[in-house]
Amino acid sequence: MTKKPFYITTTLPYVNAEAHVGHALEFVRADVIARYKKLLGYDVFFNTGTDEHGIKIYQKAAQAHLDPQKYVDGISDKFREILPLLGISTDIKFVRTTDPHHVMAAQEFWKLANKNGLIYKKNYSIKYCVGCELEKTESELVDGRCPLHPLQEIEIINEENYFFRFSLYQKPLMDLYERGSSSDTNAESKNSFVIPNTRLNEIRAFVERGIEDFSISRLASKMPWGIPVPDDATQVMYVWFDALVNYVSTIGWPDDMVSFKKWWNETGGVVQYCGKDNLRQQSAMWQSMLMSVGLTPSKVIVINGFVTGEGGVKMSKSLGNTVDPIDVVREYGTDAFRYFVTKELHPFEDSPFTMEKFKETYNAGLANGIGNLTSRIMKMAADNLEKTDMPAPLSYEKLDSKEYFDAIEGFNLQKAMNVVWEKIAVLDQKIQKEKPFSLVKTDKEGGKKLITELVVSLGEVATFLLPLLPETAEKILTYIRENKMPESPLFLRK
RNA sequence: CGCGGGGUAGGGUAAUGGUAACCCACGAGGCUCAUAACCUCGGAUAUGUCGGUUCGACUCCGGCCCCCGCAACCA
Repeated sequence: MTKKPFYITTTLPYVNAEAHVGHALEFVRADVIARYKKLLGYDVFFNTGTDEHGIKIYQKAAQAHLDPQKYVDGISDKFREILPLLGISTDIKFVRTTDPHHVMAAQEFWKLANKNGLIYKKNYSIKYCVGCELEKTESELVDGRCPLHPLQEIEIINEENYFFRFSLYQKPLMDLYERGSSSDTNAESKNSFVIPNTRLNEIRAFVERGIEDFSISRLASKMPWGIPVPDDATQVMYVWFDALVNYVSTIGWPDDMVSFKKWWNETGGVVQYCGKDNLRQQSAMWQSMLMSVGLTPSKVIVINGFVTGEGGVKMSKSLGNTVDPIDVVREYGTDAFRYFVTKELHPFEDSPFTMEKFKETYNAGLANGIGNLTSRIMKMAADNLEKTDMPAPLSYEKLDSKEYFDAIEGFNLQKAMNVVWEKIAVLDQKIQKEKPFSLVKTDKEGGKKLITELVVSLGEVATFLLPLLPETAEKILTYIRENKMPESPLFLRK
């Protein structure tokens, strides 16, 4: 029997800076879904990588007196190294937009869109501030002037760029948002095209208002760090056009169509995680690009909120309220980070991440919650049961909780975590009420039966946690299998 | 009148017309299997504000105040 395929990807982080907690959050959440699908028997393609072209990187490399390729090699490696620290599945695919195969794919994508008449060249007037020596967008200007150099006139520079006929896609995009997900009829695709719904409304309103063609190239003489435009050495691709193509290049498009069809068509499309700042690019621009080369749209776009500092203020180095995910993992462990990201941060909205809050919930949920529960149950088991009495673990798909499965299918990992912690609370109550530790003294058999029930329930909790806190889940299942109490606490109180 | 989201105990959230709930923090008891853990009970001056609809409004409608995004070629 062949397994059903499933394809999920994170957004490729742009490597103009090192990994921050927002990236880590997205890796973890996508990983939970990837593991979940694997546990249900799917054949999973899980993609991430790094987005490495564009002006910002070109400038950053110049500042560091590095060749751009050297510079991106360094940062890309750092992103790759953070993945195991976060407990990300080791079979994840890591694509780089400087990979030769990706470069080729982006160029083929361009050629095809061009052949289909969706690309044209036109004069593009750039607003340029001589003071800053930079292009400015309309929204950056105040009263038509650069706020940093209000005495200088903004210059208008004309430059020939290639444009993509985004404007042709208003109707098709509206249809896509209306009918929800792509053509497949799986139960899971009852989700709307963009999750959560408020983001779907937002993008729908944006497209409905009217959309304009956007430029997809830059003059190579000004900014050479990009993929060359086919048959025009004077231009390189605008970084968005190149980067978005990774979602198809990573699964083999255009040269390995067997692989591509499996992961793109048989799956009903890709599940894409991204931050709310990517809503427009992923749920509108990218979808129109796909249509332009005759490919079916993505399956669903899941939008994360931002991680903020205390009180919802933006994290920034100057405010000193940033959190380095690597530091957190070093101090508290991988699953502690995964716990916080999935259970304490809001699944779709902005959410504050402070170390105070982290420690508080670590102690409450992990040390006092699952950690303590494991110790108390396994102590009773180790003292009163034989290894041969230990119950066999439940298989994941046999777990019984519609609420839990519905929550994960809807990408609401917080809700799924709450279901599990509810079960933990019930077990603590049960121990208190039925006192198996006293019962074994008066009624050995009755006590053993009760303890066995508790072990079964603990095993169930661990199984529920397999996609969410894989390391912890495996540890607990091992203790059960070997009928041992943890030699040291699962989560030490901090 | 640019568009959108939001304002609920100290903090974080839930509740789409019917007793305002949950987690953390806080207080008092209890238990002894467990990591000063766990269980029970409890207290909170909690629905931004003013008005409307309704038997009944966090929920629906309108005004006002405040916060946060977006306003396309920065990713």
